[in-house]
Amino acid sequence: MLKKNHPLPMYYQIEEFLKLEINEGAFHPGDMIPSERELSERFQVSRMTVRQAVSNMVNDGILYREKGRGTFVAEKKIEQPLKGLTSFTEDMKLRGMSSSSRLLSFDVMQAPQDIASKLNLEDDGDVYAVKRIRFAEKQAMAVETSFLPVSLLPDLTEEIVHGSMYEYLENVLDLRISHARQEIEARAADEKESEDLQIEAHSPVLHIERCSYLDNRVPFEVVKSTYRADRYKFISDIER
Amino acid sequence: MLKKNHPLPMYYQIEEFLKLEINEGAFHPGDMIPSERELSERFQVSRMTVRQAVSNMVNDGILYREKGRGTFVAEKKIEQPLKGLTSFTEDMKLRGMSSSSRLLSFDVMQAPQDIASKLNLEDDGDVYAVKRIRFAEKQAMAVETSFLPVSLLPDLTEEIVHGSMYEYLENVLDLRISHARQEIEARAADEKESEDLQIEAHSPVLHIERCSYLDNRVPFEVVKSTYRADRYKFISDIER
DNA sequence: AATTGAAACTGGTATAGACAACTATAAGGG
DNA sequence: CCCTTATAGTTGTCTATACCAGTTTCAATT
Repeated sequence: MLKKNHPLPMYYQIEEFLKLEINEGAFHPGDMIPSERELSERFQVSRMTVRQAVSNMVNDGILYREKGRGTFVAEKKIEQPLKGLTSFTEDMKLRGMSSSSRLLSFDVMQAPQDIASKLNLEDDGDVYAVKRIRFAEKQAMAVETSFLPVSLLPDLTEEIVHGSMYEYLENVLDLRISHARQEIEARAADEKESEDLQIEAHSPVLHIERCSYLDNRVPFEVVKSTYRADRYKFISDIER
Repeated sequence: MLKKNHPLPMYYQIEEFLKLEINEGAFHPGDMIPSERELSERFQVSRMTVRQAVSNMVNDGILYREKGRGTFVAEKKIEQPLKGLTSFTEDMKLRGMSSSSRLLSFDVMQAPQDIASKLNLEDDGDVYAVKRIRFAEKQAMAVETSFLPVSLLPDLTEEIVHGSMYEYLENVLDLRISHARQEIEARAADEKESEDLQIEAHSPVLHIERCSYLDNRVPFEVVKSTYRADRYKFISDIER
């Protein structure tokens, strides 16, 4: 069953074996799995090795331990709608709405102070500034401006921006977004926003500023979005 | 320095020692910390014990290992305000602000329709309704109403609510919150809210509704909060 | 001067055992 | 019947050691 010596670490094989058993329904959430001593005997490995396998699974949230009682299968994790959320398009898709957008402007400019500091740019750092209106079910939902450093994306074009920029990022440039930070606040719409969104002046709007980072922690994009408060609700799931 | 025998586990003391050194600037992000063998000699513990300490810190994202090279201090994590965020008090603490609150009302009532459905209550389900004004740096920041099912907390009192309810939950009732969902929207303040928060009528406010769940997926609490938009910004970190 | 190669490091995996702390259960005593 | 007490089972902590698999360094060789 489990192979000693070379191929993969024993603790890894034990992990895979246990995951398989759980997925096959041998254990249900809340069930106790065999004790560490029992497993170590069954697999003919030392208890510390079993512990390494179990510890990894505990860290992954698959199992949990209770001192003196045993080790148990955790409840299935709920999916996080936010996970991987990067674009308006994906957001609307998750909500079951059609989406489209209209490009208002596409410029290269010297980065404004706040943007430059968030993107870790020097004074001479140029950025693309892409301004769009976002529609959901053909109704204006948000107005959004993205700032991207020219140094990271020397060949960005309007066409790429109009298509799926994140696919371009991943597949062509092999860049991956690892995390992001969002700041969300309520505001009264200014004149420009109320015009773009066709809402009354000074209506409340939801303003979201997101800064996305690549795997190597390099900041990659700052997006400032303003959503109609009457049509949009931000949803966030928290684990733990 | 480190105490053998009883008090706290050795690996825990080693963790604390290393964290302290990092915070004191003995190591900067990217620096290599002493090798496991060196640490085990310095602390007079076995290498496996050092490994447990280091592994925990790696799992926490404080350190990272490179086989054959060493163990290094990770870039400062952007703190995740959301992780484990359950209460206004914790939120303000993370922001470095003092917080206090004034209890406006503490009632037991039949759950309103929307609350009952979110808490999975039958028609006859009673809930506590706890209404508070939340202050940060002595200034009104938010008005907040919590709804908790009486069935889960038969002995809730004003005192408990005024103290740390989450400690009571964890330590006395042994209940733990595993996840929550928040819905965030912008609104214009209604009269009651603008009075409580001492802001102009119809000023924009950030409205947050959070539903928290226990480990066993039982919904435990619905909180409706209204924050002053001029003082409060919601911050959210996304992984992956 | 450039290349090779051995040695001395690093973390990664694994063993076989020991005792502590905690929990559940069953046996015995009031 | 309830309460205490032993006992066996669990995870938690820790030791001392061994070998494997990468990386770096530096001296010897070419």
